[in-house]
Amino acid sequence: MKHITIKDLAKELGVSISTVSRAFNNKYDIKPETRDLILKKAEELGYRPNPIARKLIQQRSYNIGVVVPEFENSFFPKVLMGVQEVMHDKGYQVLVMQSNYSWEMEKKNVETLVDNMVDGLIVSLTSENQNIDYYKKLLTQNIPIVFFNRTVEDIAASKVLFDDFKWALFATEHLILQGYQHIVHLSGAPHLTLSKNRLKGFKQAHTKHRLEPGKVIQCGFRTEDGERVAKELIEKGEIPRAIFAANDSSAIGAMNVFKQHGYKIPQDIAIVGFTESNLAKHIYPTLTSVEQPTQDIGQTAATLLLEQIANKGVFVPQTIVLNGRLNVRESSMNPQ
Amino acid sequence: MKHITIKDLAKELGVSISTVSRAFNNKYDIKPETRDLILKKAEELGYRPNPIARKLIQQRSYNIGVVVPEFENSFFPKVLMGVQEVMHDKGYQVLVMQSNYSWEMEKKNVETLVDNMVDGLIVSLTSENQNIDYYKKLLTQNIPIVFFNRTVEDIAASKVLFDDFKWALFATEHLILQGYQHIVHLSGAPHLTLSKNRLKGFKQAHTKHRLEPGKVIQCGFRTEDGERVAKELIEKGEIPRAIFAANDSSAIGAMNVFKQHGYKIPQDIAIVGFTESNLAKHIYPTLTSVEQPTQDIGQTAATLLLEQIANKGVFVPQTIVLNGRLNVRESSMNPQ
DNA sequence: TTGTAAGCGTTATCAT
DNA sequence: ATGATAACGCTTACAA
Repeated sequence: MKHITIKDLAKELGVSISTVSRAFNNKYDIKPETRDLILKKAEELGYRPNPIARKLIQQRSYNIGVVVPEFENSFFPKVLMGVQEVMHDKGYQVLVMQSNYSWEMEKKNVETLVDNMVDGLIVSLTSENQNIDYYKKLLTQNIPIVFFNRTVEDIAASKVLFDDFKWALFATEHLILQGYQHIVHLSGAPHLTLSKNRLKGFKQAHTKHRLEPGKVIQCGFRTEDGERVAKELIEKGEIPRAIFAANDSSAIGAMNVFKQHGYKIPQDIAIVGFTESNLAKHIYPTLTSVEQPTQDIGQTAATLLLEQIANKGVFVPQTIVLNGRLNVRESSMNPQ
Repeated sequence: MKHITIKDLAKELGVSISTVSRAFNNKYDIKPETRDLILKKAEELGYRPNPIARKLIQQRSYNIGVVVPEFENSFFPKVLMGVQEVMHDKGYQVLVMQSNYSWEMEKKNVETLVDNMVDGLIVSLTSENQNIDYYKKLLTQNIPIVFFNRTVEDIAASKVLFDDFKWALFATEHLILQGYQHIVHLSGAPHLTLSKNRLKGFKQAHTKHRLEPGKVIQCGFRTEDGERVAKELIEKGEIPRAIFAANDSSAIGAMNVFKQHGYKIPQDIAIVGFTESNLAKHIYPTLTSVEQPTQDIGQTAATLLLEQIANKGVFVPQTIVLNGRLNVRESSMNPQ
């Protein structure tokens, strides 16, 4: 059973294929009655214009691509919801690809999407990504791209960011104000802006409160990373009084290991995470964490991308910084 | 900056486009030297064959589509990993769309994917889905489809399933053997096979142990559903001694509400969930739950789909049933 | 208002 | 071993 084409429909109705085409893109003059007739018959025969052929000639697809490092943390799925909400409203379909923290896969994903003529891309870089030149080349080819959250500084594209510096400062300050000293920061992937900014905020909180610089441990974003670091600390006997982790996953990883080794949270070790995960309010003890406006990030990125698509060629890269919230929970309450 | 095409490359080298085409699909006779020359020049100029044009003429894309209801629970992301693993190995790209529990969106997603000539589909139905006829039509059009987990009985397609009956039986039996009686089942969306089977398993456990039929409450799969049902039970004063929920989300929703109202888990109410979520081992108390072989489900579905694509047209629908595990944790330990 | 025909970037068929 | 040329299904000047 072959797909029914514009030709079949035209023949069936005794009109030309251009007339059928016009009926489906009613910007051209066409007699309303013929159009209705054509659309009705199309419905009847189950004809839908082949988007592949359409893309080939129009060089656009009304599809946009989203590339994320992973779906495991609830952060990306939620952003995605925001993107879809805006895009579906405007008649776009959203194709999603995950790069599983591999730069090669990220590149392949982007290539697939570009080759398939998506009208634009929304990208969050994988931690491993060091190859910005690739994206720069893409930009010179006038392919609309919006980056969010995981990006790098010196690229002239639109970005949707979170004020990581400010909220890391707040989070650290919260620990300091609770009376904790000797706070350790488990930092994220070092080449990402967000990691740097969270680290800066951590440091700034110490400066502001005239404390000695806090200890920083290169950690990573995954639960395993947090587990690894916690084990190392226990082996060395360097048990921190408080921890500010670059994200919830690593915070939870560390927390679990400490708990398994008999340390009480927050009595022995206070912990604060970052990027509210689904887990934060359900684990024991509940985890204090910075909450990002996930859905809003997605919506904003989508809106920015749509603008960029509309103004094809001429556009000024914008950086939009969104606000968050510190959710204080049990893991950082000083019981003293 | 226009995309570079096969023509540009052919002209540049003074050969015909057919020769270039052959160089990229080396099934035809072509002199090795010319092929190498062409590939080298292509690399140099950054030429990649346009997959859109290729799809148009070949009517296939080396893309496969995956449609899932959501990404919020960790179940689907994990299945996805399994799918990608197999597909990338075979040179396929995986396009993912989420239908956000809306049947309209699910249909639109499938249409987009089909129109874009994916070579096959892996689908998990949304709870709301009642429209099986649509998929039946798709199957008569010889579009390879594999369903997993959320499917319906009477459709002649390949399926990757979990023995929900058996594991629901085990889970309920576990509660019974712990000495609980008057167990309540929070059931899932009623038209899905998996809901029916979990319900059957629940009932069978009672029959087997010669107990009165347990109470069944129509609930749903979301945290909110569990919360709603728990509130209703509290209002009516009908506090169950034990709960077997159709999935972890609803179990956790119910558990949280009961906890907020001062009930102790498992002392007052024991709870068992289904479909191991990330949360199960991190919440307090830790949740007893049936674990599904998520990654394996994805791999199996992918393998089945590849077979079906290879044997285009002639194939026998297979149903593969995978095994799981009951992870017993605090929420169901009878302290007596 | 409608039809004719060129062309989007490939692959496939037929020559040469 | 390579080159012309006709498809694939559609949009869009240009003609009628």
